[in-house]
Amino acid sequence: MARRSRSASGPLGARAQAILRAVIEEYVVSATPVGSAALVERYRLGLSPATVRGVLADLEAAGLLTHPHTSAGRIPTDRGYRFYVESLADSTTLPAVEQLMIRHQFGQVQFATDHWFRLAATTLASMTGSAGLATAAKPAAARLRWLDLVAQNHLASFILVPREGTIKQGQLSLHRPVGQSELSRVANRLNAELADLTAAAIEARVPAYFAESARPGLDHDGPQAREAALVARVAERIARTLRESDAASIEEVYSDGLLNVMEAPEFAQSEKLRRVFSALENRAYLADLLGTMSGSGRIHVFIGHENSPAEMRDVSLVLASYGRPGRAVGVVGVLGPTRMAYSHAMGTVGFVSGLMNELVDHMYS
Amino acid sequence: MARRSRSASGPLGARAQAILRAVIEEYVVSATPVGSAALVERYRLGLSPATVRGVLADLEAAGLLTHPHTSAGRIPTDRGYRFYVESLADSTTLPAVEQLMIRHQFGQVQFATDHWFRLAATTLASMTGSAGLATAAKPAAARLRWLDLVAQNHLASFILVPREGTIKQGQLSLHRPVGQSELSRVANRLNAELADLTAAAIEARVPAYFAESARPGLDHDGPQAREAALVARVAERIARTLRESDAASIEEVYSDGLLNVMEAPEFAQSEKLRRVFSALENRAYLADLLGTMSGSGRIHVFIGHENSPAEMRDVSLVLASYGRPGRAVGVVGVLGPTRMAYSHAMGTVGFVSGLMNELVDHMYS
DNA sequence: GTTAGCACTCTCACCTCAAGAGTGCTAACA
DNA sequence: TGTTAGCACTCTTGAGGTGAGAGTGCTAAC
Repeated sequence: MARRSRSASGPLGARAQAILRAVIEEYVVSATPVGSAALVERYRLGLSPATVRGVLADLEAAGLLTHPHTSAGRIPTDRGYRFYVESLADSTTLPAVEQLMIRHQFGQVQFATDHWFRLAATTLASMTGSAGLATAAKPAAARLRWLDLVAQNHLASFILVPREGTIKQGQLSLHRPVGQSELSRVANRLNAELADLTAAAIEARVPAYFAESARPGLDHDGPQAREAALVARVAERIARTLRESDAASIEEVYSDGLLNVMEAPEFAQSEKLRRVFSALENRAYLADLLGTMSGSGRIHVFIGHENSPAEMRDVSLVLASYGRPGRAVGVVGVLGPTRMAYSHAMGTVGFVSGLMNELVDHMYS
Repeated sequence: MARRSRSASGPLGARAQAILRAVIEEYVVSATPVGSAALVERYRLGLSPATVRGVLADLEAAGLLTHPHTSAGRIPTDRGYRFYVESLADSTTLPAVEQLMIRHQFGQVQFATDHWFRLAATTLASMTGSAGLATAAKPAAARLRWLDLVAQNHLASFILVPREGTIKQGQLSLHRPVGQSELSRVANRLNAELADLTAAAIEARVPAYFAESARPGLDHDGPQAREAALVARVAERIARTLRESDAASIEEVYSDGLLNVMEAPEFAQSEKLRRVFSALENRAYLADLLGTMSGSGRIHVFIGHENSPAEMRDVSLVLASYGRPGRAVGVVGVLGPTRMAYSHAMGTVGFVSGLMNELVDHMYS
């Protein structure tokens, strides 16, 4: 038989909420189970330890707290944290001082766009003391901006600059030695004809290119036909590369401060963390999460067992997407033990995702 | 009084060397101090434990082995490992099977050059069970290949593709709104005039550009002068960006498998490793090492205390530089506990650095 | 020069035990 | 009726003690 709540007002009385909050905030800093005496001593509750004990028992019955063993204090459950995040956490706007600190850090690398993602991870890590995560903004459908081909005997190396997303560099094996002048002609032609086209649009044209190289009346071994065949092959490769970059759910996960999490007492020497790290390297997971996350701005918190992969059951994620849906989107966030300063983490993540929004606006304006 | 060596032949007899080798190879796999009995049992030495004990005592007197405590077996000292690496390690060419495995892994991403560095780190990690390290090839003096400018109201974003090294992306704040057509004119002109020039050569031309925008007889607020000023500013920025990329000692350190090292019993839950990791993030260290390392091909081994930074005294590095001196060079290697399978690590590092050489040859051919 | 034998040393795992922390319950109190 | 003091109880934690085991160094015999 569950003990009746001592509170008369609703499912969780104000006093119980205050005590839950005190337990969580105390546990977040102390990392040790918190007992009734410590609570009374440190948080002016105006109650005796015995009374607090009663409330703690209620909160435990409600599934918000738990007990490592009989004679230990209480620690929050994942549900307890969830309640805290939903109802008790302080305003999640970051204090102005910290906003300034972050803006300052970003100011240091003001114009080096390719470092922003890394910096986002680093900043989140240093501000929250947990691990910081960031993905580069993933474009919805990249369009070709510019193509460069460089001859290397039987190889051509290409650089493909899309209008959105990250630059691709690669090599193409040729069936015959090709000189730079021919390659430059090919690149010029394709730049002129394919500029601003998406992978799909380029794919649609590839058959025409192949047809050109095989059209009747052309000497199939002659220079014209061979160059036309080259054009077709390069176009095909561009399309494929763009397509891959569209498909690649997330190009890369930048992370920093994993060591911060390693140091948390709950993970000391445990190998739980190993699994977390390897799960993280699987970018598909973050990509999935990104898919489930609603429009940019909103902050999503995944606490402990709320994460579907078993490896992630011991950590919490505070994530926000950024970018423009339909153009390019990415994720920034924080990974830490479930014993996390959620309020501060949410504030920081929210602020950094705002900064990343500004960046994306600039990049794809 | 040091005990006289039992061997008559030279400073370290053949038998002592064989036993040292057995101790090291046993310790590398067992990670526990190895005693005389285990040695006799597992390595057909044709000697009794008592005799082996005598030799072990000699080796300890010579500073090649040590004793955690009286009743424990022997473990190699850093000097012991050094001797092993210099004199006892097997041929460092990698077995054909493993060569094939690595080639296969690289084949999977055959043409995505920007992934090679990461892949090198990953491969080294998985093949050696230690942490894999790789730096991108650092160009000696990058030359401009291509510049792209895109208008964004008061900002221009630029993409700078050097003939060597990595692509740079950034932004330039303008003093007035500039349209895309003007920016394209500027980019075309600079592409024509500055192609294949190094930072130094471009810097030399910048004053001329500025002079042009301020030349007498030109309306200083007119469109011509303003465009000339823009050309000058962009040229200056290109020079600076190229210069920075030349100066940046190492663009980035790719690493993988740090968790492998974390798992090594000698680092279980210790915070030594934390310091190692943070030292690694400081790219200057690897850059310094790169400076001290002789031409590509040769494999350099830094064992324990041979590393100058105190944090690195508990780990060993097996490194090789790759690339073409004067063109572009980088480092690949392995980091692990001093208790490392040096022979195998050296073989793997040597082979991977060879692969990276091939890559650089292709990229900068 | 090599080996068997043996005393010796040190670690490690295990046990016990007392101290301490914190609980839940009950009875008294406002 | 809610709050509090008191108290017995439980469980962890660290200190101290102990015996088994591993491995050495020495010595005397081969």
